[in-house]
Amino acid sequence: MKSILFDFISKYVSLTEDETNAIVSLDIFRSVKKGTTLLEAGQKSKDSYFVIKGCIRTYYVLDGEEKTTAFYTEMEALTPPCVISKTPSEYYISCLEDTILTVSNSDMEVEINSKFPKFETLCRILSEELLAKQRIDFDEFKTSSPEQRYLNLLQKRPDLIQRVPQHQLASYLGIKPQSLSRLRSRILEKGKE
Amino acid sequence: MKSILFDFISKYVSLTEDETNAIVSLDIFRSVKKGTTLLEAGQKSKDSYFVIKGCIRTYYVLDGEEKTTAFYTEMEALTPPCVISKTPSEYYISCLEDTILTVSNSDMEVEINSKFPKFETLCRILSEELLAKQRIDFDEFKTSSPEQRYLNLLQKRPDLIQRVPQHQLASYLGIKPQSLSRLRSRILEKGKE
DNA sequence: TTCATTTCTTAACTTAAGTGAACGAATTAT
DNA sequence: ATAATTCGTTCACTTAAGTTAAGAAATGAA
Repeated sequence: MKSILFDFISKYVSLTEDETNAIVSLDIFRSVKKGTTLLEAGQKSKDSYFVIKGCIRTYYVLDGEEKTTAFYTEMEALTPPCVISKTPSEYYISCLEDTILTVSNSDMEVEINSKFPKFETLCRILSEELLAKQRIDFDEFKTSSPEQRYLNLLQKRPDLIQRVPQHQLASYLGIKPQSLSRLRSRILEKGKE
Repeated sequence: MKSILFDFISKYVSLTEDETNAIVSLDIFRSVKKGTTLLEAGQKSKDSYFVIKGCIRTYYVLDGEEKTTAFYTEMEALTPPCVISKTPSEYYISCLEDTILTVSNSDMEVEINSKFPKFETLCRILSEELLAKQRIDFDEFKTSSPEQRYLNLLQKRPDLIQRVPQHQLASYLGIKPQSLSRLRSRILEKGKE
């Protein structure tokens, strides 16, 4: 199980035994039940997450309505904006499934970064890469219609459509659940002809 | 003029004289005319930009249509995704105004990062911060209507509405120029009542 | 197992964005 | 200075998303 984390890291930098042990000794692995809330809106937090197995989602509550903006699954990392800005969180994080993840806090990171420069390099590369990926996702979102976004998701993350409830998928696509339902039957109709 | 860059950097890390000189000696300052294309779709590039004065925009050409996805103005940094992924660029970058900026390439960065660990720290902090900011922008975009997005922009970046052509603003907001025009007059009508 | 709640779909209606076209205004090129 | 584009607005029409409501299906709790 821990090997998933180290396989992931090894794609970016190669760690010495000392460095690997330093990370293991931090004792960051957690197992959380479906439905668990990891972060509440209004709370302050210093915790970052890396999903080993399972799925977590981030959502806002606006006008009493849940707006899901992201899902994180196997091998995906999340540092909530509130950790960076040091202000109370604007959103919630909760577990969609029973999930195994790592939880690391920013104090820990400062310490290990100063001890092991290679770890700082890892963090830099990771956030640069995530920034570029997210930029492309944002651009695709802006330049396409809800229907195109859905078809795109079907291509790129078919697993999400299986494991995530429709109404959460809908707000992830920037529309209402009814619209997603309609859009799906529209696509089906087209496929028949 | 160079002080703008160092004022910016000093918000994140404090540089020694040696470190400052190392950056100055890279000779990264450029002055570019309005209309200049900095990067073409299909091209490979290793260049990152930091805007000192002026404005640059990124845009795609899809079905023969320009889709503007971002503007970078004073004190904003841009590393195109193609620099990270090492693949040909999906988009164009061009200057909306006469612009002064820095151009640094990734080979340079690798070198200076290994010489001055503090510089790597700067890069890490910057990309973590940008990642968080962009996440919030993306979330706001997803959870709001075109009209809300426009009003939001009016609050947060009123300068853009002045300096950027309407049709470029429109695709930045994810809509057509005609819709932006209509939406604006709708808002004006509401304001009268 | 049953009851309650949540989720998904469908439908009718409203609202707003997309489309194609026209026209004046502004900008750019010659 | 003049001609040629490009840009912004308006309009009529089309298409799709938002809204409200109702009912069926699935899920979870007692």
